[in-house]
Amino acid sequence: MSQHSGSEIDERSGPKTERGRRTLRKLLDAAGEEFGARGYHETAISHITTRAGVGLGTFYVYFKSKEEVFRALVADMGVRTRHALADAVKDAPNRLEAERLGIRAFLEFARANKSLYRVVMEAQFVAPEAYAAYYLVFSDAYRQQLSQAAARGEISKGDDEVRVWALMGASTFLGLKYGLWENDADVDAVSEAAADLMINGLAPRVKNGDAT
Amino acid sequence: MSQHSGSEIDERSGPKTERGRRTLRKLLDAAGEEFGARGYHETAISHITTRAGVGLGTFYVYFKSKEEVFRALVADMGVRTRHALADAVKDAPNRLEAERLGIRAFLEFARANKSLYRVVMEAQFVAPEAYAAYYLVFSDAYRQQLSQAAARGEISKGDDEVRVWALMGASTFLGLKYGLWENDADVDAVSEAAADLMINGLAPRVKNGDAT
Amino acid sequence: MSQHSGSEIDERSGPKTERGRRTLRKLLDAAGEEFGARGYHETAISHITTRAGVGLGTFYVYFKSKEEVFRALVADMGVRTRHALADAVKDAPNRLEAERLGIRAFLEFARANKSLYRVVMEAQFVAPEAYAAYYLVFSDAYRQQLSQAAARGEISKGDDEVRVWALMGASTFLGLKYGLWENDADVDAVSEAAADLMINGLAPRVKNGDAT
Amino acid sequence: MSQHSGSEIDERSGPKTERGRRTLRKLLDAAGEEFGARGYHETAISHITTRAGVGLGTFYVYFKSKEEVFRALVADMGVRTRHALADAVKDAPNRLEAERLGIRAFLEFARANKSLYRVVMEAQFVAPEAYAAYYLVFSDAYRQQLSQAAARGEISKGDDEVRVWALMGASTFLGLKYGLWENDADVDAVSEAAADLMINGLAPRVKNGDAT
DNA sequence: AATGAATGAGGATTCATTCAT
DNA sequence: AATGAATGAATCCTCATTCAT
Repeated sequence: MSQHSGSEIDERSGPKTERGRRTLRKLLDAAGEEFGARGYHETAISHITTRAGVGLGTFYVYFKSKEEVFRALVADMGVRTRHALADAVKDAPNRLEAERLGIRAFLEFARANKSLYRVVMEAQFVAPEAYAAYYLVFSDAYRQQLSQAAARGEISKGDDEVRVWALMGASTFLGLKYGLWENDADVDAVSEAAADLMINGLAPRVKNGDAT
Repeated sequence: MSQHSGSEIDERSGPKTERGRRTLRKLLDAAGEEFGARGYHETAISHITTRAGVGLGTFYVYFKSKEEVFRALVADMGVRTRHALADAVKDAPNRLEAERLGIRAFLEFARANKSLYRVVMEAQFVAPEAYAAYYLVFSDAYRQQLSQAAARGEISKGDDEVRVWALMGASTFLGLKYGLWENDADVDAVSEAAADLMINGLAPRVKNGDAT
Repeated sequence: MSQHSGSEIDERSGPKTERGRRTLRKLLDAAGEEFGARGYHETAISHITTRAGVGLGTFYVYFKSKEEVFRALVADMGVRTRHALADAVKDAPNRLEAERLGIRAFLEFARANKSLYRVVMEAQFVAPEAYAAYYLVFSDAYRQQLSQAAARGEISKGDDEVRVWALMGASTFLGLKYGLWENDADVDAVSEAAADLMINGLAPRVKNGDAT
Repeated sequence: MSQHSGSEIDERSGPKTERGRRTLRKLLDAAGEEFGARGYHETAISHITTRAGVGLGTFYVYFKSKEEVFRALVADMGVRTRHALADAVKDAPNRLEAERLGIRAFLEFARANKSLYRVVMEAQFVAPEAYAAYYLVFSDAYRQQLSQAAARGEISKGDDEVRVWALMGASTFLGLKYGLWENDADVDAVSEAAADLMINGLAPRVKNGDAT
């Protein structure tokens, strides 16, 4: 099953014929799977074309270089991640609830897109700008949300830049551990626990004078 | 300045002469710097030996392969990171304070060991087992600390496995952003803000019935 | 002059274009000549590609490794040697005559295929299984011939396994000496003398009660 | 158990001290075993010194190069083979009997010196002159024997050069097959069968007008 | 649009040999 | 006499990319 429903890669200025569009999609999917499974450096163009079922030369009809597909994949994942999160959060009554929904959606997304998620992680070393872009767009939007929420009193005040990176790091590691590494983790429980930490912190809860 | 004070690499079965030990150290340092600066795949053995000021073949007197040095560096960083954190935290009166000190120490450590920190990050893709080992030892000890602190009532109760990974992720991302990427960040302020998030969470603080 | 008329290398699953087939042939010929002239270990891939007039990388389009060409060459020689001998012997009225024709054909073949003959010899050390295969197929067929001839009374009875190896050894050494080392030997005379030894042995001939 | 009783390597002009002589012997033995087991090209000097239990540099105290040991080994084997054969044959009443004893002694010798026998075989490709020397000395002596025997009427007349190479080839292959490759062969039976072939040839025996 | 062939720069690794101690 | 360290030439092999068809 293709991981690309909703993607936005090169659909404009792309291949003119239907056949061409099909080939492009096959290559993109194959690249995502190969990069995800073997990693960028262990993946040869021939792996991709073989998996896509096309000739070696065909790759260069659609991409200028190996890095280009990789970057395309990362960029695409950025878009899709944002969509997925925005979607998950859009009906949240307040920011805290949005956090709760967000972390859960993120874990599910990571698990549903293992290959591509790994690609994004590796981008840090293969295409740092693409990686930075991925997180910058993300962190900007995220920071705004926090600032507005803080202004509305939905969350405490704080250095939102720092908080955003801390929160993204937490989600990322949980995505890694419970999305990629451990296949049988209970996403519900994990996201609940994580949300609790992010919302309430580690400090003991004071309730009617008792610590819990 | 050598990044290896306190390291534990190959002190067993290693070189028999003083000269040999010196060469080993030079190679190790050079490898850390090159890998840190260029990344594993862009680093050629000749880069390392050139920087170390020894002949190409000399590398293979001390290491069986490129991957071997890399792994040695990661393992070494694991030891040193644990030392650094244990050290920073050892006088903390309670767990919350320990968290505060820990995050700060971690940021400082990351900044003081940029090269090797990057090596560790990349290990995720170059030597996954080494990377896993790095975090597993770490997370095990961390989880214990949290469990005991929770039992003592110093922190709230929760799924410590999840919390540990969330916290490590937060620290890691902050280490990346404020340790590696942004050289002029105010470590004090960042670690304070981060500690506040980790300790108190995002939820608005209730004080005398008012939200802040 | 190509040494490959009648060869059977890689005609299956091989190159798809005519150009490819031509390149393969060039490489195979060049490899035979280089290996024959310098020996396996002194021959670099670049020697082969240079002689073949193609780029270095082209070699690896057609062969997985240096050993692979080598083995291909040995296997090919096995086929061709059998063909040559079978051909030479097919009209012999009886086994003794076949031996006579065989040893002569073998010497001629060795001389006409110096390079590849040397390759086969060296296979003993470079690719023992290929070498063993070469002789095993050979010795099996040969032993059958002897057994049947013995049954028909054309030759004496004896341990055919042993005789086959002794005869192959004799031929091989003669091939070495008079085929490879001494270019001006009289093949006719040599094969006559050899055949005489193989057929009649060293014992003095008894004719009318006189020893000769 | 050392394979070097009766050897003649460098015992003159060699090491002055007893310790030195012992080291030399250890290196020689180790070299023979390693070359025999792995082959010349797969054997590194370090393999030899490790097996000999001495330091790497020590090798070059006793030998100028890798090839030098190899050649020394081959030359030594030449001497020892001749001794062994001369010894086995010295009481033979006539040449035919000598052949019988010779082939048997050769097989036994090959089996008792597998490693070094293999070394000699490989010399063909590693040190052709040494190999040639081995066989030339051998073939010269052998040819003389045959000529004289023929003159005495003990064997038939023939081209002794050719016969010598044929006979050596036969012995060599039998040594290979029954000495090196097949460990459980019955040397008695093999040498009997081989001697019969060499003496009487393949032709059916005529006895009282009957063919056998 | 598709592709198989060709290429050579690049890089890891081996190892015989030298040398200072 | 003994040796551990140092070295770099030599080679195999990979693979992204180009190109002619």
